[in-house]
Amino acid sequence: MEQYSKEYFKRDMKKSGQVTIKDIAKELNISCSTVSRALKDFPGISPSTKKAVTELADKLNYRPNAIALSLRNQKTNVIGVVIPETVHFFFSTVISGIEDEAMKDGYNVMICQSNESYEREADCIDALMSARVDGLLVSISRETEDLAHLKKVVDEGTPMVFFDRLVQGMNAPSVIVDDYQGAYDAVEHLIKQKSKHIVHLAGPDNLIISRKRTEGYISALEDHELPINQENIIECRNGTVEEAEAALSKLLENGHAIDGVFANNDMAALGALKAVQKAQLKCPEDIAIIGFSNWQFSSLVNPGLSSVAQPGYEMGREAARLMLEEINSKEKATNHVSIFDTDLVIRESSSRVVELIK
Amino acid sequence: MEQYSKEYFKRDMKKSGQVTIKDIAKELNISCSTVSRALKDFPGISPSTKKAVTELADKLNYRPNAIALSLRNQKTNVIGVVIPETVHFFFSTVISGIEDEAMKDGYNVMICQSNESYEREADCIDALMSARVDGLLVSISRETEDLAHLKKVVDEGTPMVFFDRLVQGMNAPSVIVDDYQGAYDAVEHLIKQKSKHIVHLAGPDNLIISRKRTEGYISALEDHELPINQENIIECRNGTVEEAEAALSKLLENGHAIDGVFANNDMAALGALKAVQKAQLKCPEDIAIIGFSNWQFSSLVNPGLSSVAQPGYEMGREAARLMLEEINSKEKATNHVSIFDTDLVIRESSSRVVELIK
DNA sequence: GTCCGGCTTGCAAACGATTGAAACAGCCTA
DNA sequence: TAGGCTGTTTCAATCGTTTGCAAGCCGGAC
Repeated sequence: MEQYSKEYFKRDMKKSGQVTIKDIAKELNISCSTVSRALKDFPGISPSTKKAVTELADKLNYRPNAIALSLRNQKTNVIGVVIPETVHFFFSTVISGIEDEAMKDGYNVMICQSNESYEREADCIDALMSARVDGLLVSISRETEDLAHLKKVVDEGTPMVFFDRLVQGMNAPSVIVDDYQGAYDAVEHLIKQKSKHIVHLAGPDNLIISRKRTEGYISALEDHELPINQENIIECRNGTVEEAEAALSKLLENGHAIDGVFANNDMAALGALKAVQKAQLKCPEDIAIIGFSNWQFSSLVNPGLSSVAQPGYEMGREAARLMLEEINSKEKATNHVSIFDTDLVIRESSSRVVELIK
Repeated sequence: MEQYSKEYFKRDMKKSGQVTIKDIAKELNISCSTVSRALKDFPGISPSTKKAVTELADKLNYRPNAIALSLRNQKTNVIGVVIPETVHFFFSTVISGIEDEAMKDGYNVMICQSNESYEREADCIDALMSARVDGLLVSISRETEDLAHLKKVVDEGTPMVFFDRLVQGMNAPSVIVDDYQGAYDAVEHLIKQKSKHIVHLAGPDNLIISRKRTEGYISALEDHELPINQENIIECRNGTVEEAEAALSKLLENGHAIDGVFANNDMAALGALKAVQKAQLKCPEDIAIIGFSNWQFSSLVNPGLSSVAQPGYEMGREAARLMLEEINSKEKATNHVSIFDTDLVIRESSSRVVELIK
């Protein structure tokens, strides 16, 4: 019977699978309940039985079946995460934060990407709800305007926490950065660098973060008594390099007087940089540029791109922490909002007055 | 009883949770078995019962409990993924590929990051195995040398597929790129650009991909009858900008004649670029540089960084596909290796002979 | 009137673990 | 010798779903 190799039997084991409480019980000629209680240090088990059980469990490498526990406890110990895209540097740092915090408490994380599509977002949430996750961490897609799919989940009693992209009217905690203040700081910085005609490459209008950043831009101009020109606010919906480059190029070709750019994200800022260079202008001398999010590449391009940094990792941890609180509390959902401060990271692209930072 | 708000009852629903087959059965005064069969279009159910059941199920928004199904079928429909870091552009594209392919077949994806640490990798695998995933997609950490933790999983009968980072002696399918050929192409390209003294910033030696790339580098030199100088091969274990910059700077300061750099990854290539600029040399005129992986930022820096692109998204899909095959087949694990071709992306950092690509 | 066959439906066990309640053994006391 | 107590163990139900087998009902045939 040589042809029955080791692998053959291994494959066969797949069916029987892991060791269960039943196996231990049978082996020791006792009942499942006794085994269960012995393993959990329940009172009323004789020391000898307890010893026999724990030793055999060790020997057989017994692991409780999480699925069976989930079914009994109506709790999967899994947190679902819905995120626009993992390729975004910011979001990938958030994921790390969520994962670290969740793992610490014995939770696993199930991640779905909406790819910034409303439909896909709804599908993701559906899939996660089918998997019976204990809670949902959500950053809505750029397209999402109707919140019915989220409301349904909350109404069913599943805890939900939002991060980065705030939503309104959703009785659920959120973790965000102070987008208004971040934008304000960025624009004020440009003004201090002697910029007077500052263009704002804005984000999609249905995201609250975009609107907040635009508000910060406007307030900073007002506070420094600079005129607000609606033509200087351009919506760059997709936040791509190309889109921003085209938008700014058009402005420059039309002879618009510009000496500063505040972009809603770093991709757009980079597009602006390309437009400036294409127009034979210099950054920061002619036009100073600052972005938002402090992507990985921002320190790597030339000139280094100034940006408003968001503490992604910490935000992820906080979001997970709030979620665990929601899960463990019997109270009704809070409306708590955790607001993180942004951090102005100044590099060459906006350094005109002080000497260049190396 | 005004104080019992809507929220109060919502919270209370959490306990009872979703609609079950039992609820439908009770409502219609029939047994669970009948409901189950009616919903699954089993033969032997009268049309009238079937209609009543499906209609009520629709009305109550019934969804089968995935946990209960998992327990019964000994199958969770979840695939575990262990990845070094999501912030790596390449890995985040792989994740997208895995997710798309898995979702199509009704699988969910559970992702854990090893953060390039052996210990954390073992923890991740432990957590995923506890969650009873149906299979494991793994890209080992930079630190991993001992494969015992992986062997144990395979021996227990859980399918495993490796991607990007090949391992040896592990009876499991893999999805990789042709690192040897990619490296060969890159170095040959440098040679055609008249580089004669090419430094190789190598990856950690315990990763097969690093060794393959080094082999490709050596073969290309040999085939073009250039001398192989061991001093020109420098291991950059961490693959960071700083590490590579320091390494190359040291070489340049020592008066080493260098006119080309082939880096094991784009971060290292960027470090090389910084070292070149710091030494007041020009890239590509004095030293041509090419990296590996074609990170997002590679097209964005100045000069644009040439690189060897890997089809991450496609690799992810293929890995998921192989995994689904493994899960669905009763055969013993195959040793199939899917090899993807790399794509040489030439940008300014290595364009000396032909005119610069815009 | 009885029996057979077909069409529906229900019972009960199973997946693995937990837990309140019941049962059992052994020992002491009245 | 019965009653009670303590210490240990088992029973049975539960979570939600599936499924082999048995059972019920009804009509037709003999």
